[in-house]
Amino acid sequence: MNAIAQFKTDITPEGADYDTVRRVIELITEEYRDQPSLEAIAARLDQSPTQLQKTFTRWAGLSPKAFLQAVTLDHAKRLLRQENLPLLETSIEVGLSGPSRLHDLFVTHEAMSPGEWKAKGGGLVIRFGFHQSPFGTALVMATDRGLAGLAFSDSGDEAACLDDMTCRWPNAQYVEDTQATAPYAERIFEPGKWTCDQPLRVVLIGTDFQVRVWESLLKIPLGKAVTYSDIARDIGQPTAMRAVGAAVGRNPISFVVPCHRALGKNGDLTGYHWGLTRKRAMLGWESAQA
DNA sequence: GGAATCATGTGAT
DNA sequence: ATCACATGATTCC
Repeated sequence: MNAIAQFKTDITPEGADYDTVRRVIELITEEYRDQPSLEAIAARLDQSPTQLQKTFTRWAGLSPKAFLQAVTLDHAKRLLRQENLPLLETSIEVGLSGPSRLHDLFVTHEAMSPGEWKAKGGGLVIRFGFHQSPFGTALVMATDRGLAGLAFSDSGDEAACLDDMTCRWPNAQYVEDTQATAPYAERIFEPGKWTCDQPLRVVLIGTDFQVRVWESLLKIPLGKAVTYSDIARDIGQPTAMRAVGAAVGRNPISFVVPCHRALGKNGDLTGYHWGLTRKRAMLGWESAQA
């Protein structure tokens, strides 16, 4: 359980930014009806408005006000309505069998063989490292075949976060190697590097059903969203929306596999393994990239 | 409207 | 077998 619980926390030199942003988003979420002003927010956090403005903009690339707008419920609903789900049919033609180019990150993915999955990661060497990201400290995990895991934690939570991930493949061997994972982290959170000349390689480690769900998620384009039942329909089991929810929740490579783009039927933001606030943050951040 | 309730598929125990 | 789920639709107040 905590074979690795005693790792050092010196990997996060300046991780306070997301904590600030997180509190801002929480506050906005609770009171977005009132459209709180920048001054009001800053006062609540004991910060000067200008300082807060600066931090926020550097983080998200857009002002707190614009972000407030993006985070509002209406925005999520608009994402759903925008295009009346042509994404199912169109994306299937891209060809899902074998490694395929999907998603805005130009991910090529391959699933593990059933045998490898059964071994629960046995005989697999997984390197991991912590890096700063727009959404707090990111835990990046990779095998020699590609990116295998991506998780998030608030500062101080890193041990639990690592624990959460290692439990998924209990028999794998884990090596801390920040040098090896750094290129992945850099690539993922820098939209300018989302090009097709050097696709991001990911390894989907999960059951057959889970992999199908994750592949379906990969087809959701940037700035769009689908419901859980859309996904269920897409994988040919229209009544399995609940099972889909469970599978989405176990997606090991959050953000790269855009699980944050799965919404409730009516546009509500429903649960997220790493926290609803982070889900909101990701949707807002993406709307700023477009 | 909102709470309670059921139908529902997978995976873990 | 049984239970917990990042759901969704229906049925009651």
